[in-house]
Amino acid sequence: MRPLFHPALEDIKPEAILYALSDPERVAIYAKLAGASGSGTCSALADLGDRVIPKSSLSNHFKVLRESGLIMSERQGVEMRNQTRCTELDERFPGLIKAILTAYGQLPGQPKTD
Amino acid sequence: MRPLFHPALEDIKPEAILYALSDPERVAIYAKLAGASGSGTCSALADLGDRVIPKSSLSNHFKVLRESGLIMSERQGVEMRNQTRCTELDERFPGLIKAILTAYGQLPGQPKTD
DNA sequence: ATCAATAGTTCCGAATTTCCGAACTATGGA
DNA sequence: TCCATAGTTCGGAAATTCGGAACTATTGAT
Repeated sequence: MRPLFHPALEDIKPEAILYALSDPERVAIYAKLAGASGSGTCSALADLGDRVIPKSSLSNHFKVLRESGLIMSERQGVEMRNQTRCTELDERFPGLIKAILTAYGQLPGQPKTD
Repeated sequence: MRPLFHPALEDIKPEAILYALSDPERVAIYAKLAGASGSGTCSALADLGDRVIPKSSLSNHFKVLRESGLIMSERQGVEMRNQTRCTELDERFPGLIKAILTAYGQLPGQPKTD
């Protein structure tokens, strides 16, 4: 297994962020992660309510999020810990992530973000 | 030629906005349009400095921008007038467009946005 | 009215990207 | 060592994107 790539803060490209978050499934995963207290493992985030994302697709979603700079992943034993890089990111792109999550939140059909 | 489709404000989807603006060429076009005083025709926006976008690609870019709700296009004689819907959009998704344009603007290699 | 020029759209095929099942890899127990 | 668990990689079918060539709409000239 190749080591996971994480871009340095200054290498993060806005187009990659926007692209990553232009997929509602990915946003849902990211939003859960952003609001999560603990875990943040892949499997814990696989269930979107209306659909369970296949393993390989999920893995790819995490890869896109990771390589765009949105999240940090690290192996912890047999599972993978994921956490957002939102503090860093907000430094680089002020207000961006918040505006995006707010935009999605305003949409009907997202009753709880628990 | 099919009539041009413009989504109603309430039908605009954040994923469409993010997708449309996840392409640097499209952002460049949009930013020019947002900063433009007059024209806003396709051909006037085709020249990005480093490359001249082919007609059909350009037409497609405008279609993506239009159908995502970012711009309004209307025929005026032989040409097409395009204008941003940024005021409306900011009402629906507060701060979003500004944060995105700011994020792109901070990138090196975009010396002038004239 | 017809013709030519201009501005942009549509069509369609090649190249690229996405999606996901199946096979594989890494780690931690029993 | 062998098994179970969590996730990654492979590979090919399906969907998307890109852009040249052909087409359409409008204006102006003859």
